[in-house]
Amino acid sequence: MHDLRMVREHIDALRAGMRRRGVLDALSPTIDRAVALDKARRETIQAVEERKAARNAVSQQVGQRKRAGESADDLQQQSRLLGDEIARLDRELAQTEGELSAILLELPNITLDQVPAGGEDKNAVVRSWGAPRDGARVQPHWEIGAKLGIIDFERGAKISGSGFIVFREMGARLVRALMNLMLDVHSREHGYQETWVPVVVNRASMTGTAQLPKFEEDMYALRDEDAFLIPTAEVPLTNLYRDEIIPESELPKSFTACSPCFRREAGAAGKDTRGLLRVHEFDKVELVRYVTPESSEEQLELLTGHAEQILTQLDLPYRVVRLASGDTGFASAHTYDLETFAPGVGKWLEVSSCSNFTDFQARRANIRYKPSDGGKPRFVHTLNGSGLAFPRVIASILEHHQQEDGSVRIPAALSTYLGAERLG
RNA sequence: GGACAGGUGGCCGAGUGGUUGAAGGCACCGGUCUCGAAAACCGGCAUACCGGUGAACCCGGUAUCGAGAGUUCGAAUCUCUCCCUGUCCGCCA
Repeated sequence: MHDLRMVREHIDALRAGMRRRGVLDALSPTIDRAVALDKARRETIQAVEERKAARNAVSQQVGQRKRAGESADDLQQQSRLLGDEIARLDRELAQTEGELSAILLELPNITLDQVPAGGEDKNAVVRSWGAPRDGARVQPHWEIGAKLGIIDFERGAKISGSGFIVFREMGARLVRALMNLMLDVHSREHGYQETWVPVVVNRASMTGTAQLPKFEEDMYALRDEDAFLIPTAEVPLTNLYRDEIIPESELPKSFTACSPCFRREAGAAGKDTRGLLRVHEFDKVELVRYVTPESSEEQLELLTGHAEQILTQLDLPYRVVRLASGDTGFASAHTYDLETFAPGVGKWLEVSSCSNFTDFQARRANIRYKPSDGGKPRFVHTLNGSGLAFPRVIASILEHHQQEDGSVRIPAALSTYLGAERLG
């Protein structure tokens, strides 16, 4: 969410930001409307506060008269009339503010200068590690997974629906091993506080991290309560400090959690649906950091490095992609995607998305810090990234580490946790 | 799920219709005192929004005592709904 001052004083910067995302044409009337609403809001506030001041003064006189044992009927009548006007203006104000805040909640964050302008084709690989292998003789992960008896797509679909996966035997153990490896690395080596969070969250939390109101159709909602299944542990971890003020001495604050993630993928029907590439429920280890505004960009580099570390340990080739403005998520100001190569399907798979949200989420969720110099509380910057998402990592392991005989080599860092050096 | 009891400023805690934005205490900041510290004493100490020339300081106003709605000339104080916390009972992995 943007500061209302952005609308009032830096409207050109706001427009420029929307233009760089390629959404200005669609949002221009909305922005104009916001400017008008802001003006109307201030006028109404002045009108209503003027009357409230008058009523307060009259009421005080009523009190004085009554204590003196005098009648105050005339004053009471005057106050009643003011009250009617106040009620009318208050309703008007509530409507204006409601519409204005709805607009503010639907405007995406402005990307930072280092983010290339343009669409997906302007995404830029900033570095890479390892070499993608030739996939000519590599079976796709859904074939090898079925042969090894570790992934059961059919029964997942039967018990839940398409896009829900049952892992069996060593597949199930693999999930558990990945969870333990990632949580151990991030908590012990990278200093994140290990956390276990609810996967059901309320509307305020979903709004705080900006899944709502714009993306409600992508969320699984509960039927009997105004609550949702999380699409990522980012939601509970970032809302941990919603409506709180953190002492600067505690920053940066960092958290990691493993959780299931639920995504309806409403707009992605038929895209990458094969195998493990796009599923409705998956597990993921998430990283979240609360940092000072001055440090958020260097903190993004740090966090991205932490996620990369897992790919290195899994011995999977990867590349780091800086997303162009048009491809950057709604709430993010700067995003690196981590992609690992899956030779069986011949594609780079996004296994992590590391973002600097600047103060966009902090403003929505009202997360501030108290500066050590005694200054007024300021909004923190929030960051998060996957470290990593399991299904695509599993796909990549099954394909990239696949041997000629159809067995799969398990990299050393993982075999300790899995208790096996190969599958099959 | 049922029955009680509660939710007041950073914390504790007064306050049941009218100078209460809110007593008192703690914490914190500044000062006096001291070689220094502690103690004592003096003073200060909420936030947001609107306006006063779109900075700072300052001034005026409005709002905020879990949230929302209502009664009233006037609500922290009365009524209703909801949320949360505690205790006991029931149920349950």
